Amino acid sequence: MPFIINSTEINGLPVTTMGGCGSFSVQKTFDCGQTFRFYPIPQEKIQTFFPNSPSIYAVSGVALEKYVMFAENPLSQGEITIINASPEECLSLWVPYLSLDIDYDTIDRFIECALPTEENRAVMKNAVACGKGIRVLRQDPWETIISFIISQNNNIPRIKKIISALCIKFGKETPYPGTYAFPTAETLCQSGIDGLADIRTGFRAKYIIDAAEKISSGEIDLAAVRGCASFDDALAMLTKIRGVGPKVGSCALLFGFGKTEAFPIDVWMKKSLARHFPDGIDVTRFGKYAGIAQQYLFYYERYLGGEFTSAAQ
DNA sequence: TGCCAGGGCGCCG
DNA sequence: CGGCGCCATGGC
Repeated sequence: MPFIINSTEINGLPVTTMGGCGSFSVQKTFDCGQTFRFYPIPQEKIQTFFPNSPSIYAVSGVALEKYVMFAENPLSQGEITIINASPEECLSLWVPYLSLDIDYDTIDRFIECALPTEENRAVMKNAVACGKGIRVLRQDPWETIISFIISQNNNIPRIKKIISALCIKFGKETPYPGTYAFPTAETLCQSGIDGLADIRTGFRAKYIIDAAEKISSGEIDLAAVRGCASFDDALAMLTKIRGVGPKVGSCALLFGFGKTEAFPIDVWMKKSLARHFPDGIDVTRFGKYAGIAQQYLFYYERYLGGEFTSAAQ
């Protein structure tokens, strides 16, 4: 379990460093397509916080209605620095958000030996090694539903651009000026489909409004979805929303509802499964960790496909 | 220019 | 049920 190493103040912001984060990787966790609201911080800006540490990688963004930066130094494994967070907020908010309260080493070993053949296990061992440090975030359920509706038949840079525009236009400004929380269902409901026109969501606009209506009216109860013991029943509740099918629903359940048994299959995963498991794969063998195995395979496929050779957006 | 992007819907056999 | 064209938009 993570523990506080120290806390201070830099550039007028609270800065807290935590140890005991295991293999956690900021870079991989925020570049594996599960959240669209974080961006790498330019090196010049990082230098204003850490003038004597040239190798630090950091991202910034808004989650839980707070603007925050996560920084890691590759030379200090298991240690991260969170900017604009007190020690109390780190332990009560960001440790759960980052899933740092979960023992991933044990999960990884399980994933590596869950499949029936030696060839299958070799694939998973490589995928786990490649994606080591990824954590499945515990994001806001409503935000993941809208985010993955927007993601359909779309690419990651444009998804990020659309969600950013959505938050700037409709989200409440956080205490950190110029940054915005994800808009509420009620706000989007009120804006109507016309209000979304300049966000350029295209054919997805009607899906967003339908989700906002069904959720703000209580027709779909997100707490009930979360509390639902059956994964299939939870998915059935979400797919009542227009534009939410098996893939979008699975992503929301995995990234926003803590349903780690979800195994979303998109175009990357289809390529991955065809490449590594031509004879098929029984994902139920991963049990409640199927979603984490999926994240490793997804990241591995993008790695093999050369997605990471150019600088991240 | 045409193709593709963390898909889903409607329609068709 | 499985396959297929379509849906908006922008980057390459």
